Amino acid sequence: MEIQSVKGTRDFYPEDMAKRNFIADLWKEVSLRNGFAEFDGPIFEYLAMYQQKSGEEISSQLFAFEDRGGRMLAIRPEITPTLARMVNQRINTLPRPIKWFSVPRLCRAERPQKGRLREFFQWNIDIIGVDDCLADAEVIFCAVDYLMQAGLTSDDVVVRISSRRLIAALLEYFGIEKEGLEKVYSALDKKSKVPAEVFEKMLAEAIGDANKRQKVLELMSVGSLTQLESFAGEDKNAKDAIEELKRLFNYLNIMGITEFCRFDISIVRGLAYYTGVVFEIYDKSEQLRAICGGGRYDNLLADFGGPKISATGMGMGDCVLGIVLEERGLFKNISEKNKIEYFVTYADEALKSEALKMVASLRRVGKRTDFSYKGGALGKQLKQASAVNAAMCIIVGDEFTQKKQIVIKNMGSGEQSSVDVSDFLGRL
RNA sequence: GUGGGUGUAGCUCAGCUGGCAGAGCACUAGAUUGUGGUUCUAGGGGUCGCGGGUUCAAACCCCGUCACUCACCCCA
Repeated sequence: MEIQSVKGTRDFYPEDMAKRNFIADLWKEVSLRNGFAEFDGPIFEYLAMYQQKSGEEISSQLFAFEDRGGRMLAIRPEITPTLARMVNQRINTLPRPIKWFSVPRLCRAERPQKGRLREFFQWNIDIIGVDDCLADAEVIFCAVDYLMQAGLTSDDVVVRISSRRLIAALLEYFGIEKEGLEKVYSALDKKSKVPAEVFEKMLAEAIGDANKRQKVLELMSVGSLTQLESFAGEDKNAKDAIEELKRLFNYLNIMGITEFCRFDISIVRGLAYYTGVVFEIYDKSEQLRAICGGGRYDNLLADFGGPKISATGMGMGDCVLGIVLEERGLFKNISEKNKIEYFVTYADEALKSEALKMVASLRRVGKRTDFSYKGGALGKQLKQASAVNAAMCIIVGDEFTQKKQIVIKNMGSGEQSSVDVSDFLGRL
């Protein structure tokens, strides 16, 4: 039986690898220019680290295994716990704010579908130790900075922003019981994904009282921050949360990315550990799941046994992003980047050694250089040069024997000229 | 966990009412021993996912099974 690749994994042939690198190289470049430092951790950790935070549901989606020493381990499904562990270990010596990024390879044993695989890469950036929502603004800016750099515009993507703190305060203000909150959250999360009737039905199951339900329905139709204030009344928690969002949007405006950003009260982001501002970035076609998601999680370090220090961050996977970039035709110039600069050919077998010397010289000064093993007719060698998409060809032939010259041929334009070998090597 | 779709050459897919296994692209070689991409010619490459059944005869019909894929659930 032929061995095939495992479900939900990908093989990266050179042309696929070029796309993957296009995505990941840009992640790194944008992280660095936004002031983030790279870190990484092990690809597997103790299983318990992922279980303590999440429970059965999530551990069933882990690739877990036992090592020879009987330790229960798991391949990392996310890097945030590792980040928390690493930061906690050095919390007293790290200068703040801590701005770190990583591009980990992650595995989750979920059922694969469009934009979701079992093995993928995810860009993570986190800012630890800043309470101000300026940090949240910077995380959003960084994500948008990347998408713009990749060639996407506000016509292509939208950042939907809300606040867990705001929702929690308003629901409490409306008098909705704490026990029912989870159900309300998951109904809100569905709002933009299901028909209005279905949404209202879900809400009815979550909230018994018709008056309260009506208030929530009205709340969900709010499209701007200013409309919100009438709902908050004199409730201090709600007013504070609105104030924070206003400041966030002000920062986003100052940073010049307002056109990408929209307040959207239906964004609640799973139910995990978010405590404040939350956001998701979507492709405007609305056909795909989120490109990116993030928000504030102020209990993160404490949850992993550290001090209570605030944190905010986001994650962007390569699957949905790759689909978007492909659809928009934004994988540009990727075949140019690593292509052969010089392909050295020889017109006569007797000149093979001279050609090889030339190859070695070019490689030693850092030029991407190749040649034909088989040699043979010059035409064959040039054909091979075309096949590997070489930019220039060097022909070692009679000119070399007679005048110590080589022919340099531009494979794009077809133009060629003879130069002295010593001049050519001297210019490199 | 639930439901749909698809499995035929390396890739994308045709294949009629059951009758010799096909095309395009890609690959290799030649036309072409000092000039590539285009073109032309030739060639290699198949357990028709797998197992069983019906039939003189199955890629095709029936039963089972596996894989992949899309959607739901979930989504750190």
